[in-house]
Amino acid sequence: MSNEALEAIWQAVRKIPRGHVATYGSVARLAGLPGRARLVGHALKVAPPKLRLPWFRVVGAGPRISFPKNTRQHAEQSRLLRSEGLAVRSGRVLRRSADNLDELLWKPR
DNA sequence: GTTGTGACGACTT
DNA sequence: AAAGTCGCCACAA
Repeated sequence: MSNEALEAIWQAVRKIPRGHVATYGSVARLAGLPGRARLVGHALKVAPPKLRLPWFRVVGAGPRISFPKNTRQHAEQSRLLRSEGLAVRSGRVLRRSADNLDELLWKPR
């Protein structure tokens, strides 16, 4: 895997606004790597902590938290998302109404 | 080279 | 709703 791909992904994650979330797939597309959602997961896993990436704003399609329930990371991600005002219930990031999804899910252009 | 395992996702049972 | 299946691919063994 090229280092550019990893950095493109880290850069994309850095752009997710507070109070919003993006899916692995959308981050991959934004990084110019369509269809490579799994690589995004890998990129976050190996990201230097020094970068301080808002990793918790990246969720699975759903939008759901990708960590298994009852894991430390799942709880941690829920906590961080809630700290930014998002509602999380049983691993799902809630939206208030149909049109609220656009506010919730960050849309790159 | 092959296999199994993922911080995935779209689709089909 | 929940569980499979398959496509995607990086990585370790």
